[in-house]
Amino acid sequence: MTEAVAGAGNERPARGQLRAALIVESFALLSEKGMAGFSVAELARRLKVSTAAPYRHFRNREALLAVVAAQAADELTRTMETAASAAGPDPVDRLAATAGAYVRHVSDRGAGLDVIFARELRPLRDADLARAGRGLMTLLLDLARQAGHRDPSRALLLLEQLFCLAHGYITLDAADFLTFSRHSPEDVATRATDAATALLRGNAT
Amino acid sequence: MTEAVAGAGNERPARGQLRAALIVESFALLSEKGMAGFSVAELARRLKVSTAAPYRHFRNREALLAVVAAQAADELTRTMETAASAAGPDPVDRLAATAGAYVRHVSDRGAGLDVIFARELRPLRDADLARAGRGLMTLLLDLARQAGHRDPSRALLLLEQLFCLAHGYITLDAADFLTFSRHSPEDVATRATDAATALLRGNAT
DNA sequence: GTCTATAGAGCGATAGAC
DNA sequence: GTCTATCGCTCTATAGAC
Repeated sequence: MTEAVAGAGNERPARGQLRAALIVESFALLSEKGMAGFSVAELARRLKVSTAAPYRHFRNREALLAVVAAQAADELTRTMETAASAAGPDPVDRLAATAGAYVRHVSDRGAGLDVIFARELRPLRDADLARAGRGLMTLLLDLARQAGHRDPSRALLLLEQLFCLAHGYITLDAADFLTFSRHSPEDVATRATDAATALLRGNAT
Repeated sequence: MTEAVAGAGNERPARGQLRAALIVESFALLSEKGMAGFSVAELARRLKVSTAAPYRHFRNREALLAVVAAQAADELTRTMETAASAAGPDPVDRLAATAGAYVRHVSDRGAGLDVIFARELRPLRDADLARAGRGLMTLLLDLARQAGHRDPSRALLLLEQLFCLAHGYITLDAADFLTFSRHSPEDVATRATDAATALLRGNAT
């Protein structure tokens, strides 16, 4: 259904659909080039519109990225909720599954914590992005609490460990560091989940 | 002694010293802007030479970065050797200290595994960079072996976990994600070391 | 709402003077 | 070995036509 907006082969979007198409295609571009390599001009080229067209819908590059980041946070929250539910009743399994789901989701969609909490989007003080970011953190803190970390600052430290681990897998995979033993994106997610499980086990004792 | 080459306040380097000064200053620039934000023009500006001058010493941007990356790998190897020695006889402590030293070193120097094994430097097939990268991996595999992981492919997986964790701390710290509880760079290194210890503990059982 | 055209900036890299 | 000057490219963003 996203194809109805953006087109599988990047057909030019129907009139009035450019705003939505820009957001859809932004994820693909982020996934390929990362945040630093993201450009509005490239985005316009892919959608076969002029470089001026995007600026009818977003004040500037940052405003577009803020909308994308907010949507990324919402998506991520839903994906992790689902993964936690599917992982069964053990709260440690649920947390580990969340970390694995993070890796899978970000390697797929290209926008993770680095985009959602990006330094360069902070000055915007975008209300929707702030809301989405808080929603994500709330879910994570809740999962950590259920895993027995009732002290919030302890829970935060555990989450920090867990998501530094998961994010490291994404970053070093993108940098081709994991090429040694890498077979598929799914493979990386599996290894990240295993690592998360070990990390949680080590914190329990 | 590096100041003798680059100058504390970025004085223009003495004639014949530009090549060395370019390498020194590259670390500072990488540390501030990261690999994507690194530019030869900016480097020249900081050293108060023309934008053409660096190209007398390096064929292009990538050739310069390859030399920097090779030196970064050598430095990192030495730093980690030292940290492992200082950590005492327990091989698990030694590995954890290595991860912490990685975080400390990279947050200081700006060039970690992402630079050393960067995708964009791979096509160069630079012999010195390859040597330095192998040296780094050899040290790490050796430390993993001493920690009881005699199967090389098992050892590789453990190292992968450990350095994805450490690198995640660097990346998310750079993205300002750790701002919540962050006090100093040293603080981040300490937390990374704690996380590494937990991860190793979880792998032991 | 989209286009063409353009201003203005930064970068990589080269030519030729000194 | 360093300079000035310049080319060609990409990017962000705006003005004005349609």
